[in-house]
Amino acid sequence: MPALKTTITALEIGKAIAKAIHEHKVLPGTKLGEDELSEIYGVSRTLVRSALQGLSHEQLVDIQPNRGAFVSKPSLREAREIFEARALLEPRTARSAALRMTKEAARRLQTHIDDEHEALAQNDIGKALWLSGVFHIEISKLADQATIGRFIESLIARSSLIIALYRKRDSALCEKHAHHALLEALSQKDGARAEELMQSHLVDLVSALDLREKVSNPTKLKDVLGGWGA
Amino acid sequence: MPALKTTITALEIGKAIAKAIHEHKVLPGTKLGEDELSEIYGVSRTLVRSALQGLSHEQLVDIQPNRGAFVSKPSLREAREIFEARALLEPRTARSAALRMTKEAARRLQTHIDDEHEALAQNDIGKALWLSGVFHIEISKLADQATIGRFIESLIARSSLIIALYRKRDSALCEKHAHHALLEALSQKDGARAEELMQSHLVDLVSALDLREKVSNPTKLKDVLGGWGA
DNA sequence: AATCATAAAATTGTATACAATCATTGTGGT
DNA sequence: ACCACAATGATTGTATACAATTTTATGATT
Repeated sequence: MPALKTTITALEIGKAIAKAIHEHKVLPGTKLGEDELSEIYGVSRTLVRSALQGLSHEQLVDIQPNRGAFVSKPSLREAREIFEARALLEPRTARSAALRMTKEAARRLQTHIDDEHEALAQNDIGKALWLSGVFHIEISKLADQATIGRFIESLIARSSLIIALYRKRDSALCEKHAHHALLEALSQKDGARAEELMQSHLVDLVSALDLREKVSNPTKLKDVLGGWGA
Repeated sequence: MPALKTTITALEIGKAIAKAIHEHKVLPGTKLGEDELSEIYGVSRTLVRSALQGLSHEQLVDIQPNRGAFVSKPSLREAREIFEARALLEPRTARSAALRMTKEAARRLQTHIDDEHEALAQNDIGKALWLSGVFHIEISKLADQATIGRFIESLIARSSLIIALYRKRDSALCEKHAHHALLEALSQKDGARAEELMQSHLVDLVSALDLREKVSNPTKLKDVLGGWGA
């Protein structure tokens, strides 16, 4: 049998938290208290702090001095920047991926799509969202460009924060067909088409978001909550 | 008078180390001992470790479990990837920068160029290399795309490692004119030309490197060093 | 002399202790 | 009722202590 793991590393803690964020189990703005986390993972605050600092570096959490770590809340401009960056990197990466496609990779991606559909069928939005991200990351891994792949990975993680904050209500997360079509193009090693599909897929993703400037920021809570008893 | 700083943060320690790496004051492979650094900066190992972990995240240092932190030695493939990534990101970023160019920015960039030339005149290669990197980073900052800017910043930092490892002997670091021409295109808000110039500038940079595969890896040192006394 | 085993020293990994800072609540004054 | 301010509690920041691991040194054996 596999050796029983007895220790947990800071990196693993970070991954666990990152996944929870990605799945919308913890929402932007949530405080990630050190004591709380060290309790959960059964380690001292030392490792927790290390993990949080790592996540902070990826801008998934925002560490405010003497105040603590909070799940990041990307601003509108950050949101736009992130999807612009994805638009710059991912289509080209999909093209490269197509050229290096293998039967085995196709099977792996198909599995991801199936899992994603199943998660959606079970209404497990969080899991579907995470799997959707993993699908994109797998493609970037295929492109055999670890450096850009890491960038993309970080952008996708932050994208889940953006979706949590700015998704238009009643907008589909992801058209069912998009990933399927992408996989098809990849399998046929049709780089140009994969690039195109990825580009339009990203456009679709953005169109499911509301990235317009907020009309006003109600400084007074009263304005919003006034007349509660009328 | 300016308040005297009495404390130093992990981030500042990291920046200081990063600059030393960028300037080739410490070369790839150098061990960065925790005690040594905590001595230097007058802090406990806690902060030093935090700084090193940050640098590790940027892949400037390589933390080997139970062995310590070493200045990274990017492999040939990493080296190629990094410059491919730069070729993908920087030209477009230069184009955006051109559109947002201001007189004030032009002056700042000119100062950088002057400083760089002065450093070269004084044969301070390290400083020139650092300034050259800062020049690229400044341009990316102008593009008003913080996300991509951070990527570029990280790529440039790693580029200095690559230059340390793979520079062809007697190759110029940077043609004197390249940055000047770039600045001119930017000042004229000529985005297309800036993009072109940046692209060819990066090609020139790569051509000053020897990124060919090493012919063989002599597993036995004896094979190479045998017969020394014959 | 070279090799291996063992012991000592040095270094990293983790937990804990203490200091500094922030948030909250409570108190008194206006 | 409202604001200022002080005390308290909770949380983060840093340093130190101890455990685990690696590296170096030592010495016996072939």
